[in-house]
Amino acid sequence: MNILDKLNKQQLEAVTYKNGPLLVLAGAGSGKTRVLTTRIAHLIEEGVDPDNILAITFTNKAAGEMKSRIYSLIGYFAKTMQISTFHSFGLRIIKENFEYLGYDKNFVIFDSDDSLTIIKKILKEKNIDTTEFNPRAIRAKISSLKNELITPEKFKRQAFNDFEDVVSSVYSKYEDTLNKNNSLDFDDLLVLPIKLFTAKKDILEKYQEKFKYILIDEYQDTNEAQYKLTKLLASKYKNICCVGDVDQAIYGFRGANYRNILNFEKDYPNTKIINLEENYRSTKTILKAANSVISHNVNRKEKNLFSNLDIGDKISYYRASSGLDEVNFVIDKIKELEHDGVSYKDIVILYRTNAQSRTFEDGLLKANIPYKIIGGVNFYNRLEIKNLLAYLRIIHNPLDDVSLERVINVPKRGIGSKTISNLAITAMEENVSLFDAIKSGKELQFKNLINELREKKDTLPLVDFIDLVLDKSGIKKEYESEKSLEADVRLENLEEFKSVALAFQEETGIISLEDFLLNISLITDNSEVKEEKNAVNLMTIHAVKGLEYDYVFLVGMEENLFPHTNSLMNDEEIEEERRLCYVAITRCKKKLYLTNARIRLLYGQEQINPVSRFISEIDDDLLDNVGIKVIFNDEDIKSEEKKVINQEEVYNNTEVTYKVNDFVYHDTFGPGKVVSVIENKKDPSRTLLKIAFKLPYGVKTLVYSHKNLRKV
DNA sequence: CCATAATTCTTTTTT
DNA sequence: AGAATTATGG
Repeated sequence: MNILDKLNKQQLEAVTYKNGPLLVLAGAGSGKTRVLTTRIAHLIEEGVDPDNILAITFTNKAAGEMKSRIYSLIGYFAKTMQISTFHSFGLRIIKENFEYLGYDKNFVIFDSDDSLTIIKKILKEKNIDTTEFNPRAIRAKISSLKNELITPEKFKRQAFNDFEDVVSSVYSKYEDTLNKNNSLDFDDLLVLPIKLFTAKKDILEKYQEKFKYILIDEYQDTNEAQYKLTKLLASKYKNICCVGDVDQAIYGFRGANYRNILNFEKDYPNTKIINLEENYRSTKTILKAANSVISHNVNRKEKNLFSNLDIGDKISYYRASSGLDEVNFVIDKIKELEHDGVSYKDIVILYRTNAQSRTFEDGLLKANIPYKIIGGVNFYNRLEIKNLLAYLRIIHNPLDDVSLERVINVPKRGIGSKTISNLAITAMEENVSLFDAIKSGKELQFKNLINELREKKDTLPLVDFIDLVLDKSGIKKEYESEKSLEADVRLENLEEFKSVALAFQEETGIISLEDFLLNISLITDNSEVKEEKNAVNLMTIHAVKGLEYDYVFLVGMEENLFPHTNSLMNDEEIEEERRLCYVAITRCKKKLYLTNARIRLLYGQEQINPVSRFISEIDDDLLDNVGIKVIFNDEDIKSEEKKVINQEEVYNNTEVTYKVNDFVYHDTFGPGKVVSVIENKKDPSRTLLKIAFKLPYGVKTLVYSHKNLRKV
């Protein structure tokens, strides 16, 4: 069977348009990944060497997905191809050219926690008050400067308030520190290749020759550095295919500029533009809801995304009385779905902030439902893992002061802050690393330990070496002797880390510490290492980008949470939140559930938030308000009554004498309670009420003026 | 130097 | 509420 058979007209065109700049504007669910993968397969069939193709995706997950799909199309060739994120691509360039960039080959990559540590230290040295100048804010600013390719020297000239002055001075010291430590941060993975390509034309040319065909996914989310890198590489052959959707631009906070996609034609004259507008993923109902939400954005181009699938189920909307109630609702529905034969892995719970995952995790755990959290508090961020990694790093890179300081007293060896500051003074005076400054005392024992381990690092397979480090350092013994539940968990995590190392070793055949360390710094969660298991997925909306699920629970649909408080002041940011909502809705194939809570515990305080504006932006007739459960008996009515205190939803149409939660009596159905009021603006006498009656009647929709109906 | 108590942040989204 | 940082006393 031909690989082109399954494509529609536009997809086919995008796949077969071989040379020159190509922009594919791909609406949600329009088969974007299929186009990219088939295009790559087709290029290879046409005789393009797989080594000449570069494909960039946004996440490791997406890269893996693409690889396996290409593999299923063309087999073997997929293995050698460069399909990666911008960051791992950048790392590859750096690895191949570290000597031109002034790094020693043992360089390591610092994560954002390490960056923060460095920044805090610099602030202390400079006697800058951290309550006035928040280290995190400084880190964020430095990161965005790097991504805008603004150097410390340049920023020094343009800083124009106190905060920026502080940032400016910290920034240059921060860069020096990274250099001294023979280390890079995440942003360097983009910045350094650009530096290299700009300074060394011959090296750039080499890569231009190598990557004659370039494909970039999620182009609307590229920032200045990524944009520049792309442009440098593509400028010679201009065989560049970018795919994106302005309505799905959700990384503005990270400096992404969706205008990159709008400016594509200007950057590359004679661009071919192809629109993909048929959605193959979602039911008509879901797509309608998504379209109606996104249409509220002012700053946007009208687009006609359509679906030929069924209308499907209505969207369930549940307004819970509390955060716990919300969790229980979701869990009940998951149980129902499972009972109906749905597998857990086809279900996802999406939230705006990572902090929301906890209550759902607790609930799922209690309900004995398997789940996995994608992203969030990262496996590699756990204390024991960070300490082990710091050991590995200092063994690998003697210049890494940050890691040394982290573990020189782990486990406790009686080396305190006084010793370390003395060491720092010596290091400064002699202009050497902390490691080299060690000459005596207990710290010398530590130095000897590291030296001893360093000698062995290339003589043992990775996993055995890690075992040796755990053993000799005393980390293992410490946890073992503690005999607490917490210590046991930590030991388990260390075992898990070893299995990650083993998997890496088996998959790549690589056993060197160096490659392992570099690789691991780009992995942001370990779920991709773990085997596929049938479990409910939990993640933020940002993390779900590019994925799809049959059943989607979008929770916490409240003002202040989603849209998030911090975005309310600014129209641009509200629009980004709305695009985020659009992304969330369009992940869903079959049935969407929206939930929120009247009262929720947030930051240790009870908070009452209004319903998210995004709910009201969805046509009412697409929503099935399952807000109030059918009332079975008088007990239930009383408990509902309690719930209703704090109820703020009053339909203030004076023509209508009923509002939600009014108790009513119907001559045939008996006592009931108003669940929702469906106003008819043109003809108020046709206003409808949804009323929950006792079983066996259930929820009925009635005209409010019906003679059999009265208020109690 | 270190264990514990007290106090002060922190909360958007991520490679 | 929980984590992280700082103060206190042994």
